[in-house]
Parts: sequence; C-alpha cells; structure tokens
Amino acid sequence: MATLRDVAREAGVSLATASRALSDAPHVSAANREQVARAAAALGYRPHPAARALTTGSTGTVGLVVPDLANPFFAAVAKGVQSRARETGREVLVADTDEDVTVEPDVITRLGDRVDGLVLCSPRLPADALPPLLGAAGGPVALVNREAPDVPSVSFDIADGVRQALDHLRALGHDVVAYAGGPRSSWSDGERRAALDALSTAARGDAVLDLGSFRPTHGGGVQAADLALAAGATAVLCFNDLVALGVLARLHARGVATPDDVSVVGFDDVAAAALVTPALTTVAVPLARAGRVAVDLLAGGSPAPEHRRLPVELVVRASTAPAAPALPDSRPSVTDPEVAIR
Amino acid sequence: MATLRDVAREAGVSLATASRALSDAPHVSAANREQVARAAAALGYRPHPAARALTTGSTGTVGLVVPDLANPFFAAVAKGVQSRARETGREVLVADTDEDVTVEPDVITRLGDRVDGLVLCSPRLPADALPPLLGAAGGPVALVNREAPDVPSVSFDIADGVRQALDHLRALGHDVVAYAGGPRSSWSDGERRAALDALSTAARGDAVLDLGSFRPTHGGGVQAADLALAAGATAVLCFNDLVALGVLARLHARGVATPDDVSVVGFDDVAAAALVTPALTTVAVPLARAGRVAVDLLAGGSPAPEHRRLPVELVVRASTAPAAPALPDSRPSVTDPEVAIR
DNA sequence: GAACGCGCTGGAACCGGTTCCAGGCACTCC
DNA sequence: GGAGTGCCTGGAACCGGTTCCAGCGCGTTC
Repeated sequence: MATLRDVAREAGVSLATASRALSDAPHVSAANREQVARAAAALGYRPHPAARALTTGSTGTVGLVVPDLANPFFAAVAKGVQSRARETGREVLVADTDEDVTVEPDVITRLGDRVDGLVLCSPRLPADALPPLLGAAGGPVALVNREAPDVPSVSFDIADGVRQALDHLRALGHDVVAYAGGPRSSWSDGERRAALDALSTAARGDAVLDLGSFRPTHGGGVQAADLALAAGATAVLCFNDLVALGVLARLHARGVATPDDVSVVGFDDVAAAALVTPALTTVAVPLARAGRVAVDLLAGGSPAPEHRRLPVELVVRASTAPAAPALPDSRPSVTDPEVAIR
Repeated sequence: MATLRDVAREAGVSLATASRALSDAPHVSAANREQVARAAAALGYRPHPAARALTTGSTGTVGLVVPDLANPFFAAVAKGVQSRARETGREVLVADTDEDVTVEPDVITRLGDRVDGLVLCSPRLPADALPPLLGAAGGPVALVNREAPDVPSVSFDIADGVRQALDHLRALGHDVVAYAGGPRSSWSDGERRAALDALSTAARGDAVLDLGSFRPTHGGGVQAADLALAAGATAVLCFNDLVALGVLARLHARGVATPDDVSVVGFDDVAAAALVTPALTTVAVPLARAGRVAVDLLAGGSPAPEHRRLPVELVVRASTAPAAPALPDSRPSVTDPEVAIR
C-alpha cells in the first residue's frame, strides 16, 4: 500500500507539500499540485483512514443505533442515514440492540469512540434513561423519532397525523374511535395519546376509546383487534402499521369485514401497508428523510440544539369506509367497565 | 479524554508497561498490572481506536454491503452480521447500494480501507463483475448467498429447497409446477433453475413451467400471477417470498382462491410470510445464521477458501393444498406457444 | 564469589498522516 | 540598492497507541 511518503518521493516534494496538495490546502504551487496529483494517481495512493483520524480527531464515520434492523420502520430510517452519510462522504457504523434497552449504554459507548456523531433511534428508551447515554456517546448526538431538551432531534408532527386520521374517520361517520396504543415508555405513543386527548375533549360528543398498550408488532395488533371487537368499535387507530396489520389479519380471521364492518388506520406507512389486502389507510411518515436530516443535524454543531419536526400525511387507501348505521347497543358506553373513555 | 500516557503516569509506570498491562501481555508484574488497571479505571481510560488501528493494522470493524437494507432478506442477514460481530468485539460498517450495482466498486473501495474484512451480499451482481471487486476490497471478503471460486462464501442448499418444495407440491397432486423466476444475473436464480431442470428431467411426466424472469419484488409477483393464470397453472413456485406475496395478492384481486384453485410456494421465509393470509408455504432459509457465519469466515484466514452451504427447510403453511381434479384443457400443453416447458 | 540466565522495565522507534514554524526566494516599493 | 512583503517550501513535532531492544536486578549454579 502506497503511503503519502511514497507519493511525496515520487513527486519530488516534501511530505508536507504532498499533504497540502492532496487536501487542496493553500500555499502549494500549481506545478507541485499537479505533480503530486499525478504521483498519487500513478501509485494508486489512498489515504489511511486511521492515520488521518488520529491527527484530525475526526473519523469520517457516523454511528446509528436502532432497536431492530429487521423492523421496516428502522430499516427505512437506516436507509436514509446511509444515503445521506454517503453523499457527504461519511460511512455509517450501525448497531442493532435487538430491542434490549439494557445493552444501549454499552453499545453507545463502543460506537461513540469511533464516530464523529451518533444517530440514536431508541423509541422504547424511557426519558430518564436518556441523559446518561448522551454522556456515554462522548460526541454529538441526534435523536430520531423522539424529543428531549438540549439534544438535537428529528421527529414527526404526530399531533397533526392523529388529527388527520381522526378527521378522516369522523368524516366517515365514526364518532367513537378506538386507539390501539404502543408501549408506555415510548415517546411517540405519548405524543399520540396527548393529541388524542386534546382532540377528544375539544370535540362535541366525539370520543376516543383507549384499548390499552400493546407490543408494537403484528402480535400486538392481534390482541388489540380482540379488544376492539369486544368493545364494539367500528374504527381502530393503531400505534403503527405493524399493529394495524395484526388488527387486519385478526379481523379477517374472525370473519369481520374490513373496511365494511370495521375501519382500520395505521401509522408510519411502511412498505407493506400498500401491499396488504385491503391496502392500509395510514399516516405516512417520512422515515428516510428523518434519517437524512439526522445526519445533517450531527454536522451542524448546535449551540442551540435544533428540533426538526417533519410533516406527515394521511394516505387513504382501502381499509377505511363509512360507518355502518350503528345499532344503539353495539356502541360502547361510558359506563362500560372494560374500557376507559377519554 | 484520558490517554495511555495519563494512565501510565497515574500508575507510576512507563508507557510500555501500561500498554502491556492493559493488553494482558506477558512481562508485567502482578503488582504493576493491578496498579495500571486501577489507574485506568480511575481515569475512565478508553483506548483510542484510531491510534490502535494505526499501529496494529487492524480496525476491529467488519464491513457489510447489501443492495437494500429495507428488503427483509438483507435486513435479516444484516442482523446476523451485526450480532456476531458484536459478540466477537467488532463493529459493523454498513453500506446500502440501493440496488445499483454500478456503485459497488466505489462502495467496496471506500469500505475496504476501513475494515478488517468485508461481507458482500450482492445477489444481482453478474459473476464476471465479481473478481475486480474482490481486489478493490483490499482484504478478506466473504460472500453471502452466492458462490465463487477462491472466495469464502455462505450459501444455502437451494437445490434441496427446490426439491422439498417440488416434492410437497407433487405429493399434493400438482404434476405441473410453474416457476416465477428471479433476475437472470442472480446466482441464486441460476441455482433454482438448475435444480428445477435436474428434477424435471428426472421425473416421469412431471414438468416445470418457466414463467420467465421477474423483478424480485411484490410487483414482480403481480406480473407472474397473471402469466401463471394465463398458462392455467395450479401451483406456482416463486423466486422469493416477496414475489410470492405479490402472486398471492394478485390472485386474490382476480378472484382466484388460494390455495383451493392455485397453490403458492415462496422462498426465504421472510417474517411477513407467516403473517399474510393465507400464510405462505415457503422454503425457510437461515438468513441471520448466514450473516453470523460470514463474519466467522472473515476471521478464519482461509488458505483454502471455505464454502459453507446451510441447510434449508420447507415450512408448510396455508398457501398450498391438493390440486383440484384437473380439467383436461385447463392444463398447459407442451405445444402452448406462450410458455416453455422444461 | 563470579558468571549466567531470566523476568521485568522503560526509552525510543514506529504506524501514516496533519500542521506549526522557520527559512528561502522573488518581487515590489521607497 | 536595501528593506519589506508575501507565497512556497520542507523539517519537525504531534496524534495515541504498540513493540523492539537494551538494561537492570535478582536468583541460581558451579
């Protein structure tokens, strides 16, 4: 492997000049610049990343921590991080915590030492567990899909997404909407619930039915569907698309027609949402773009940490339809002991 | 940030001794070893990866190149690579080529400089494009899901998977099976076709109907379904699960019952395969394990490159059923101009 | 008691770049 | 013609580790 020393010798200049020439620094004559470029090309010179990192203190690498690479949500974010990093000449070091928040400190520490900045996508991490991790990172951190004081972040306008979904369902005549929630420790579930609270108290007679918390997976959706059916819900808004897919599957299995009997709305607009039958109405969230923005936030050294909130958009597909004229007793009542009306 | 020099001073020993103590090298007294460990802990010392890489020549990092992180197939491989790398104290640098084989040389070169070894998962790359890339990597390379001379690889026993699928379908009475193939440049499509050839010539009267090559996606499956229907096929074996999911969706949309009218078999056993309706019968392929094995192959410096072929297993779910008693003219004939009988 | 060997130790070289700093040269301006 | 200015240039220090090698102290053996 050719080193800079070889290039300098070949070009007949000193090490310092060769370095300056290759890094487009000033104080190099055009002739020497040319000579060095020629020599580097001839020798197939490629700078040694570790050597460069040692002196400059910058590795040209960003880290990405996600709970599960196989989850399409995080995969989409990872793609965004990846592509933006590549565009800006950086590589990405990725860590999958396998949904185990207890390994995060270790993962973050290990990654933090080798990167210029860390994109952290840990929706399930409790808010109070976050600050110590930021210290462990030992460098700039950008959060995806959650917000915290003093840390730059990219999140989504969840409240608006919830509003769009609710407006859509209410316009279809569903004045009671069931919510199949996500994990309690999840920041974004909190946002959804806050938005639902605000929107149901503001409305006249419209209500939101809290089905509870479910694992943010297909299996969680299966459970939620049974509860929704027991409560007689005609419309279910789900924490995310995976849950919605589970709801769809369970309704189908129990012989309940979607969207004729029950409408279902998801969140995220994961690739599969458009492919299932019936195609899922869902709140599209710019996952890849969030990944890209996160990378940019790392670069922009932030005196005042920037919080970017990306717009979302409801995409109406085939899983929602007008409510059937309701039978009075098939509607949940406020006194129903099994579910809480918000 | 504390450096080794600080640790040495704190422990009252030389730089050399401190280094030896921390790396468990011999020629350090027990007392000093203890002193150094104590000092390192007190100072929160963490070795500087770039400095270490510069002298040792090893980065403690493996690279992974995949066409698309959002594709569940590659996501599963990535998870395997990730977890095995972590277990063995290495980090993983990941690159997504966005299904563009023309960027692979660049990606591999850039990654190759910063890693100890590269896991390459590029199913769509033509065989003759491979050798130059291996040179560009500038280090050990392990291939996943394809084989090539002189390069260690992990692949799957595709022939056996095809056999299991065919046996299953034939046992159900489908003596003509349509194959919805993948991209021609794909190594694994070649394997499937070779296996199908072998198995159909060997059989008596059984045949395999080549529907052609499709993009290895849901959309490809939609196209394949139309051709399968046109050919009057009662059983379709698909290049992979994404295609199979597309076939399922299209059959459903066209009012064809699965599995009653047409049986469908996938390949890979991606997570979604178990979740769709009807649940997909498919050849399960140990994706994550392949990723893990690939990482191990990188470590074992290979004088004779090792080719590991992992076993696969048909999982029978709900998308396959006995063939309906055939109407003579609904069966494709050898003279049907639209399709080739193998 | 002297020669020998062995284990521990620290000084120094080295990995491959970047960058500070002093020096040199040509050119301009008084 | 001499001083001053500015651009290039290369020697050398430095980043933070690892490792070679010479030296030293101690215990052993004849």
